[in-house]
Amino acid sequence: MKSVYHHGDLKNALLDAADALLLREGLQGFTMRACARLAKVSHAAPAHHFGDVNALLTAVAARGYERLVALLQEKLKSVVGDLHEEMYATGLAYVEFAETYPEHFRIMFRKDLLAYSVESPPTAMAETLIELTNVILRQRGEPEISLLSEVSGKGNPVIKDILIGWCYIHGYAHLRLEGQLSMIPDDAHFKIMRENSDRLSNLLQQRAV
Amino acid sequence: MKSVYHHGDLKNALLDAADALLLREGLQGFTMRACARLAKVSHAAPAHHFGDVNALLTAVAARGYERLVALLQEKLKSVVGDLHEEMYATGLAYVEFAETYPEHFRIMFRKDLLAYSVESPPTAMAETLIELTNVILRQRGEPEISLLSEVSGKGNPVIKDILIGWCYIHGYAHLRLEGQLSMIPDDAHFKIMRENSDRLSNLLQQRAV
DNA sequence: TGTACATCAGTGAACGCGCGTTCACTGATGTAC
DNA sequence: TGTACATCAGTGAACGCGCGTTCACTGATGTAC
Repeated sequence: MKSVYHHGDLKNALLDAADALLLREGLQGFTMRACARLAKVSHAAPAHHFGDVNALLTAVAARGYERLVALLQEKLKSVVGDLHEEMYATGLAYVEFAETYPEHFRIMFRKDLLAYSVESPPTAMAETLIELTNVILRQRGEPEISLLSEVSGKGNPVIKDILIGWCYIHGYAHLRLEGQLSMIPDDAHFKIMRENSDRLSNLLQQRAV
Repeated sequence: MKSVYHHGDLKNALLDAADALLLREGLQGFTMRACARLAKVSHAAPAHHFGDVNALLTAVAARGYERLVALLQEKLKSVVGDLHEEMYATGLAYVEFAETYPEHFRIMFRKDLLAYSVESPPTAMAETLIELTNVILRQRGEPEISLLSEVSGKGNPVIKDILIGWCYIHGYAHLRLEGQLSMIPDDAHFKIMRENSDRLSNLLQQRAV
């Protein structure tokens, strides 16, 4: 495993380097050459694995979605079926992810930067949203869904409920990440999250008209 | 006003050029030299007005906040005092701004990029939030506020209400801008915005416990 | 098991590019008297 | 009103930098026979 000419798993090593670089320097210093340096290969090596910097960034964003979804599912698994707790857990996971991987969070939601082949990361996100949707539907005794698209047309109005939860949580996490909620003292955030999450959960238990 | 050596108002001309450049090329192509080219001055001229590219970008973001707030106030003035309508108008203005100036919207909420002297743009934003807060407070017959900070500590719980509205709207606009809501058909958006805005307004009319 | 050869993965030098920055300059404007 | 001079705003050449990309190469791996 010592000095090898062929790295063995440069692709993953580059992704790890890209993660680290993004955490350390942000998007500004994110270049192919910097990633190569961090992975200790020559600057031309990454081209064998990623066509350009956007392809690398897209792969990094995809791993970001996987992490976010994994974190969500970890926090959800102990409270499954309880809408109030699922909502709160989702908020916590979202905020925690944004705090841990701020630059990943920013990039994941920048469609102009990313070159998804067939929009794969949104799919990862969608699976979690479907889970949450089904929690609501189960509580109401309505049939569950397996695709978000089933729900987005004129069919099922539960999409409106999902948007209330998701948009609130996403907006909260985003505004907090970008310092727009700095007038709120740190110790007040958990209380606010808990309380608003409960109020919204109450709202979502009633079917939209 | 023809061929002048001294431009007269290069500072504003640079800001206009920066706006146009941001709309046309996005942040990627946003450089001092590109702004100078667009303003038809030599590439070293902007240094007399803006120390570096971040200072210019910060000024552009500040103008973005002014535009957002102006749009908000324009849409609010005809529905003043009606919480449901103010909420809906705020959502519309937010979404419209994000659609019209997508790259401005992105930049305005990236604290890592901007070098605010004493956080001036958040102040502009705060004034609108204060207006909205007072609508809620008036409806409840409670005393109005003049600073968001009055409300963020343990004092007034109305901050929680404001966050429900703001985070929802912000999250909605952001997710929509970044293509995360593409499963929703375009013609469904207004209906969803109206309906959710009404549901949240109903919620906000009740004081948080 | 051995050998020959194709393919793959990484190297390192070279290139052209646009960037920010510096610098001596020049032309216009404002001010003092 | 005129003149002299300081200050200000913009010019254009030059610089060093790191970037992406290309290219001939080299060493390792996999495969056919």
